Amino acid sequence: MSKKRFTHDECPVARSLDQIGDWWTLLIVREVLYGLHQFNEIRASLGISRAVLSERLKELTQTYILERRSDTQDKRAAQYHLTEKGRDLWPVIIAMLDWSNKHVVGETEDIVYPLNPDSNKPIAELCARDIDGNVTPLKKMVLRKGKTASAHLGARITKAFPL
Amino acid sequence: MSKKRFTHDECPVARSLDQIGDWWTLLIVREVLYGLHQFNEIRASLGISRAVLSERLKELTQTYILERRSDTQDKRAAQYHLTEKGRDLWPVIIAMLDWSNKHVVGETEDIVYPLNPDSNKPIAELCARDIDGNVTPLKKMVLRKGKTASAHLGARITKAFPL
DNA sequence: TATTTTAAGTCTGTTTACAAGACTTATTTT
DNA sequence: AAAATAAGTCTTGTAAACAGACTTAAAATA
Repeated sequence: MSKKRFTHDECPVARSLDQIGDWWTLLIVREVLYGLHQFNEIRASLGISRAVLSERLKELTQTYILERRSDTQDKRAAQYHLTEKGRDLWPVIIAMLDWSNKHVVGETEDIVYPLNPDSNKPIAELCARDIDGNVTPLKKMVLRKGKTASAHLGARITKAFPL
Repeated sequence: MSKKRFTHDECPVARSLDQIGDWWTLLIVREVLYGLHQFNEIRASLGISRAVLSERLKELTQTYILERRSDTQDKRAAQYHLTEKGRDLWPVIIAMLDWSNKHVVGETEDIVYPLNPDSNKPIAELCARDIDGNVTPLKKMVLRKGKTASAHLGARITKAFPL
């Protein structure tokens, strides 16, 4: 039996794990976000095996998170770049980083943390701006069920989650 | 060779993947967040194998994301509950959900989406409130290196990331 | 020009992880 | 007393991950 996949699951979290939930996948995206674009750069930075990196890059390309461009100067080389979908993973990475700094990384360690570039201040709390401009902590968000297209218009709400 | 782990990696994203990056792990946390607390409930809901669920629950308990309580009524049963660390994964799940609804789930599908419970409006954009109260989109956040403890005080900034 | 080096993979053999289902033990229900 | 149930463990087959050798085309070097 093969590994279970969630491609057709109703839950969007499961669906996203289907595309970014594999071991190494999100770290590869992070490396590209950090500015590494070549196979061997990413490989050396992560210490991942060639076969697995090759496979993950294929998957990430197929799901339109990365884009493979042949280098125009060096015809051997390839350049992996993020699509808009890939760049939109930045908030996910920031959310994980924030959680990690609060609960995983030790208090006295030297680490990496997100910073508001305008104010030069670190994050106090993750939140969401709703379509009316109200800002609410992410921790308070609840889930609803409805049509995607109309979700962003606030219509067709049918059922509340978790309760 | 065994699977590579990132327990002592410098990067907090890698460190968090070490605790929540395994296949099934985040979905188990989601199920508990949704209100399922018993082994067989979670198992039936996810369709995960007994052996893997058992192992994941052990790991999640060891990393203090879940807490295992023996049921006081039924002595056979166990109750898995989230710790504060576990509940703090809610923003991570919301961030993935938001990305998934924008880029993975089809436009006309019936899906689950986050809602501001006060205004009853869906999310327009994920952002962060910094320690001075400024609100900035997560997409604009940059990374810095420094001591964790002082990170939240905005001190000891040593190096910028990605550039 | 001939040789070596490099980029980006593929291939191979071994170890580990996952899936399905049988089996176990203690407790609860019938 | 017997059957069912909760929460696992154990077993077996398949799929995936690992390190490292090998491949191919292009680039750099002698």
